[in-house]
Amino acid sequence: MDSDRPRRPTLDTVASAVGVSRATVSNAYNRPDQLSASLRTRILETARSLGYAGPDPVARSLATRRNAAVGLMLPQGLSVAFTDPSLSIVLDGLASTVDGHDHCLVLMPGNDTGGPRPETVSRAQADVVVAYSLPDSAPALSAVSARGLPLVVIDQPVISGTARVEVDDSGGARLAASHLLALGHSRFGILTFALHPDGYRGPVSCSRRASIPFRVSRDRLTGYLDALENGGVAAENVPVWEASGSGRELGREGARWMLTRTPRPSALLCASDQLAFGALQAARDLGLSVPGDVSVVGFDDVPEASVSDPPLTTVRQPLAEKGRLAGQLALKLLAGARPPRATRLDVSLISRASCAPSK
Amino acid sequence: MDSDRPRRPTLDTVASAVGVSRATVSNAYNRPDQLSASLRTRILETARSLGYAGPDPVARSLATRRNAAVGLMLPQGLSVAFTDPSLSIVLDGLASTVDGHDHCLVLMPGNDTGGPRPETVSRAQADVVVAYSLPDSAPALSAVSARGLPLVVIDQPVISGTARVEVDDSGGARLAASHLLALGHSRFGILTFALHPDGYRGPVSCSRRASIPFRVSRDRLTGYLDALENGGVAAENVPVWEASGSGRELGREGARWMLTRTPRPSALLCASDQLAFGALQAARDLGLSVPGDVSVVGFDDVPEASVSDPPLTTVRQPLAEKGRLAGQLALKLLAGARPPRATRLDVSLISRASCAPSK
DNA sequence: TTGTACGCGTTATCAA
DNA sequence: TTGATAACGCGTACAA
Repeated sequence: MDSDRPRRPTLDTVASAVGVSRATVSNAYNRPDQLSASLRTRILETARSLGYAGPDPVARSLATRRNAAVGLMLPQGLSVAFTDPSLSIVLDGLASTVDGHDHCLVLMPGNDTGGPRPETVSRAQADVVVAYSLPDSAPALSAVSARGLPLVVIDQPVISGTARVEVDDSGGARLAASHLLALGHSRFGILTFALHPDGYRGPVSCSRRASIPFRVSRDRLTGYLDALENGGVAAENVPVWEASGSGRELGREGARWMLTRTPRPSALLCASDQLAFGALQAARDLGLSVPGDVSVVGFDDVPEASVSDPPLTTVRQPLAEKGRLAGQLALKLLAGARPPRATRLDVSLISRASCAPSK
Repeated sequence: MDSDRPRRPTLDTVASAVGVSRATVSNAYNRPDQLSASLRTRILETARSLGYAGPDPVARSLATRRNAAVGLMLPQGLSVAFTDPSLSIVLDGLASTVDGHDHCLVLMPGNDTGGPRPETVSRAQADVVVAYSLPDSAPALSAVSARGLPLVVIDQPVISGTARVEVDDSGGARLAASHLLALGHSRFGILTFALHPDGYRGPVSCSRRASIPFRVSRDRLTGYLDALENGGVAAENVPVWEASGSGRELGREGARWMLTRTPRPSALLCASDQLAFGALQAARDLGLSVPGDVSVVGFDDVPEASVSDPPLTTVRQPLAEKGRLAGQLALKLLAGARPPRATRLDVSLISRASCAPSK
């Protein structure tokens, strides 16, 4: 018999040490009013002396079916959450809403398929899950619904039975493109972040434009091209560069390609401010002036957009609000509410110094 | 009997539907090699048709004693993680190390006591916990060790049995103060973030300086004052403003107070770059020139420090490295290693344009 | 206060 | 090989 190895103490250990039942020890921790103060003290002291740290969280979750945690599914690795400025703002909004409810936030890393692996989802301990901009029909999404967890999606198409927060991305893109058209531009370039979750960076072929799984990329690209078509610019003549993410360096790389083409575009439509900042850098690298030689429009309106050189004309979307709303929805679902109708947030064009009339 | 309510299917449900034992169904999910392919297929199909989403994560964790999650204890609400630039960089480093190991990151919110509540900790489902700059002897820390979870501390004093990453904060502070002394300054002001986790903002009394629970604040403040004393400046004559956090607005507020005193300090020592940026703003507000009228030194060297107006002289600490190291330690502890010796990271002074010789 | 059924799997060990 | 048996993990909650 090796029953003398030092096993972790459990409720039972404490119960038999004190000479009461397991239920009473449980009550000592969870319902102080169910037993006398003196017994409770005796129990807690015995527990301490035995090195018992209180009810095991996992066992407790198993019994209560609650985890006191909000899950968040990311489209990429964990670090995007802390790296991408616009995502951080959304998450700040989400976090400040969830804060004060004593819930943890469980970040679920995505991988190169554009979201967490289904296995990651099935292991994650959360009571409600928020999905941020995953590709349509990501396996992670079905994994959540298979588990029957309430789901809030941000920047995704309608998924039945889930709450949803969305922004008018195609409207925003049209705003940006129309602005440039109104300034007389006719040679455009489009810089977008990932259309497909395969890590590709480079010029976008027609076939690649066909079925784009990321709703945001799809809507922005479509919005740009629609507006340009309406303005008399044939979509097939507009070069599109796909960056694998939304980083500044990626934008710089794409813009360099764009700005060294012949003919050189006089206006760059960028799907995010980060890409646009990279484009500003690329222009500097090439000795081009913005907006003298090329106009640049971003998307998001992160704080830096107002202080960049030059300040960036961009499409403002209410990032913090988006996160707050998602947080509120998550809390509602947590409380058992049915998913309400989707809220659509508005966007607007913020005109700054990075655009000028075409010469 | 109300046994006809639709309970969620479990392993047993599937097992009896297929006519095998629970163990076999479990094997179908976890050890495909333990049963024939055909039986496995049959099991998985039955499971699907019953709406069974696979083994319950909580029950599985209970049985395996593993959660596939890394916990992170924050000194404040969840949103600091996405809001504070220097913290975000640390977390990026941490996250990129943990990424690829299929672990979730569980963010545990702190409250106004300077860390997560012990209850939050005892409920959190994680296999290892990282603590970021909590006050000494925070209840959350004992809660972790009570649970017997491996712990990595960042920016904290020695805690026996835990792995640790630290930076030479007092050395960095001395560097900053010596630099200003060397420039001939003699009237100083110190701007620090929270010394105590009570939300106080304002001038710091002597008693408040006595026992400071935040190691980082304590070491930086001590470092500043030590160096000043060595330079012949009496510590008791140096005004200290405590901001409740590290935000820019908080720095602006403190610097305004500092710069409207008589005599006005000619040099401001700021415990973070964010506070320093606020100080730059306060100087602008008051029509003072930096470094003409007042010199400002920060701490951290976040990216913005090199592009602020004026570029900020600051103490560089390896933020990303700090996070990466913490991540590596967490992974090691996860693998069962003993906590290695603490690693101490070096700091250096980055001299930019925000300091000038005293007139 | 307590007895006890229940929550849901995992993983030896054993038998065919 | 293939699959089954049964002990174990640790609490919660309700009826008595």
